[in-house]
Formats: sequence, C-alpha cells, structure tokens
Amino acid sequence: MRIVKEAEERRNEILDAADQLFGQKGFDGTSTNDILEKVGIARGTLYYHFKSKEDIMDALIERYNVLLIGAAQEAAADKSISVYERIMRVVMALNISGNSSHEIMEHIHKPQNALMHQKIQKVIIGGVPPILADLIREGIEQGLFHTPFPFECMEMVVIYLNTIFDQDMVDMTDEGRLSRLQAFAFNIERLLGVENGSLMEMMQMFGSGEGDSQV
Amino acid sequence: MRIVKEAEERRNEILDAADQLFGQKGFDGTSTNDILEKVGIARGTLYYHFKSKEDIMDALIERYNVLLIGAAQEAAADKSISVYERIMRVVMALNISGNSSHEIMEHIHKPQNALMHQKIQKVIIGGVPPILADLIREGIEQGLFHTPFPFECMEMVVIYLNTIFDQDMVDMTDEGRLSRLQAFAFNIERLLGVENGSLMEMMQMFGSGEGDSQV
DNA sequence: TTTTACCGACAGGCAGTCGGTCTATAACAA
DNA sequence: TTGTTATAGACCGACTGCCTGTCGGTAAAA
Repeated sequence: MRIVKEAEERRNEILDAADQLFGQKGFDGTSTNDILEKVGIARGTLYYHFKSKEDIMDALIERYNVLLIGAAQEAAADKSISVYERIMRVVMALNISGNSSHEIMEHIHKPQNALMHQKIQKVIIGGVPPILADLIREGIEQGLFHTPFPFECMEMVVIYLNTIFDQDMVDMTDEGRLSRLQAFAFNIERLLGVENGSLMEMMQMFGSGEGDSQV
Repeated sequence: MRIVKEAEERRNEILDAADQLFGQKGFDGTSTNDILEKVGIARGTLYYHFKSKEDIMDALIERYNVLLIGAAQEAAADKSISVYERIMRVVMALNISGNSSHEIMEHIHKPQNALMHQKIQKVIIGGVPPILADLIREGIEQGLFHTPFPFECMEMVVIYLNTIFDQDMVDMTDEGRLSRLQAFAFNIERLLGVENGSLMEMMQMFGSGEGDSQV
C-alpha cells in the first residue's frame, strides 16, 4: 500500500518520530528501522527525504534552535517591560521543557545524546549571550549594572547554567540546589557590578520558576 | 603466528592503538577492525581484554583522568610556592597538550568525539574546582581574595575555560583572543573580590603560557 | 508525459560471540 | 635432574545478526 504525501509533511512526520525515538533510546540506540516502522514508510522513502541519519538529527536541532532563539529574541524585544524581567524571560525561554509541544530538553541531557547535546549547546552559547548582552547594555544605561564586559559576563553565565543544570543538579538535594542558586546569584551580582542582594530579590520576585530552569 | 603477552601489556597496546586511532578518526569513525590490525591481534583477543568498544574508551579516559587530576593535585600541594603561582600551575596542568607523551587534548575537542569529550569534561568539572577552591581559601586567609563562595567561583571559571577554549577560541584572531582574555581576567577579579588589575599582572608574570591553555 | 514521492531487495560493514587452540608454568613422577 | 602431564591464561577467526545507505524500478499526481 502506497501513501503519497507532500514532501514537507512527510519530513515532519519523520522528524516527529525521530524526536520521540531519540528521546527514548538516544541517537545511537535508535535505528533507522525504528523510525521507518514508527512512521510507516519504507527505507527508500526515508533516504528520499534525508540524506543520512545524522541529517535527521541536524534537521531536528535546526527546528529546535529556531524555536529557542526565536523565543529568546522575542522575550528580549518586548520593550514594554523592565530590563530585569526581560532578562528573566530570556533565561526562562531556554527552558522549553515546560512547553507542551516539545520535551526535547528532557532527553537532550543524557550521555546517549552526546553529539546532539554538543550541537545544541553550540547554538545556545553562540546565540543567547549576544541577546542577553544587549539587555545588560540597556541596563547599564539605566544605571542598573556596571561592567565593561557585558557580553563576556553573559557568556560566562549562559555557559555555566547550561553546564551545571546538566550534570550536577540532577542528583542534588533541594537544599544543595538552593545554596548553589544563592552562590550563583551572588556571583552574578559581582560580575554585573550591582549591590549585594538586589539580584536575589529580583529572582524571588519571579517565584521559584528558576529552580527548575534547565538550559 | 600466535604471540602471547601478559594481559596488562596487551591491554596497554590496545589502548595506545585506540588512543591514536580515536584521535585521527574519532570514536565512531574507528572500527574495532582498525584497532585489531594496528595492534596485530585477532578479534577474540580484543574482546578477551575489553568487554566492548566503549569499554576501551572508558579505560582510555580513566588513564587520562588519573594523569590529569594527579598533575593538578600535585601542583596544588606544593606549599613552597605562592598561592598565585600554584593556581596558575593547576590551570596549566589541565593543558597536557604541551606534554610530550599525550596529545589527547588535540583530538578530544572535535565533534567526532562528543561522548569522550563529555565524559572527560565531567571529570574535570567534578575534580578540578575542589582543588582550586582549596587554594582560593588559602588565599582568602592570606587576604588575597574575598569571596564567600570559593567553590562556586572556581566551578564557574573551570566550566567557562573548559567550554570556551573548545569552541570559540579555535577560529579567533589573536586580538580577539587577547581581548577575551582581558575580559576573563577582569571577571575573575570581580568574582574573587580583588582589586582591579592585580590578576592581569599575575597572568603576565607567567608569560603568554595562558593564551594557548586548552582545557 | 514528466515529475514527485515512494518502495524494498540488496550490498557492505559493523560489534560482539563462541567453541576451540596454543603455550607457559606448575606439579608431579621417574 | 629430567621427563611428563595438568591447568589456566592468552589467543584465534569464523560466524551471527544488525545497521546504514544505495539503486533500479514503480505508482500517482500534475
């Protein structure tokens, strides 16, 4: 039985299936046969739409990156709200795990998907710090922050968050998480040259939404 | 022709071969047959000494980690020299690429070896910050630094270095590298609560050895 | 009739297994 | 001391099953 669909529709079916399977079993643990069966197509069809298995992963990452960076930019662009809140929203945009449509984040952070993780990290590290740096510069003009290196500060913050929420946080007690968060806030305050405690206040303003922000 | 050797000798032969091959072609790009041929043994022999291909990688990483953390601890323990210099030496210990025996670092930082990279990073992030944090505490007692969170500061520094020297530095101009280094030094100064410029001086004391420190 | 999407048999290569073989050493007998 | 046998550790290579990617051909749509 042969079912014909538009190329883009098929492509997305394949990507959706791969998304789920990679999440469950990892990239290496998922065979192209798994994807074939899940979508209900033949081998040739898969390779008609994608040139290799890795090509599927790249497309998946691309789809995800557009979402991620787009959300971050959108959050940063909304000039109707304060710089503080925009920063928080950008950071929270990195955590789409709460989002209904995609649970990529859940499974990205496991050793099975090392390559996928690395590729996404590259985009985050390349894309997010510039957005945050612009916000920091705006904050500097308003006298909120004081640093000659807004970009490098944000780069450090993003990299740290991105790494730390990966490995350590997973197997940590709540108290451990909290004290680490306090230390983190303190360090950011120093980096941004703001007086002690003002950032901690800000973070509490937005509730505990931060505790589980996974980048 | 059958050549019999002691188990550990064979194991090391296999590891040496795998080390080179993984470096040249990456983990995925290297087949067990490649290793077999290079060592000059049969399939069964390989699986007599290692239970899987990944097991070989793990042994390789273990061998490397012992070296790395050992060197870092040794550098930190030498109480005859100043805290400043010991810190520098620990950081430089992470850069064994200059070392004659091992060039692992060169090839670890490429996408082919994502999993290997991730595993080593985990050890570095787990092992190095505690060592540095102790040094910072010593420095605090001497009035050199001022921070309530020495561990978290060092964690941030190590993670940042480890990540940044990976991806970005590779395709950067010398000027770009320098300005990034200045920003980095400035940020560390803020984290450690020392007055502006003292760290930069320290780094220059030890020459340009830092510019190419790859973690 | 041409283009687009699809099919499935096939080739080549891969990791890991398994029954069997060799050899160094030890233990024992002459 | 010398010769013999037993044993365990090291080694071998054919084989299995799976996996990715290819290719000639086919059906449906335009």
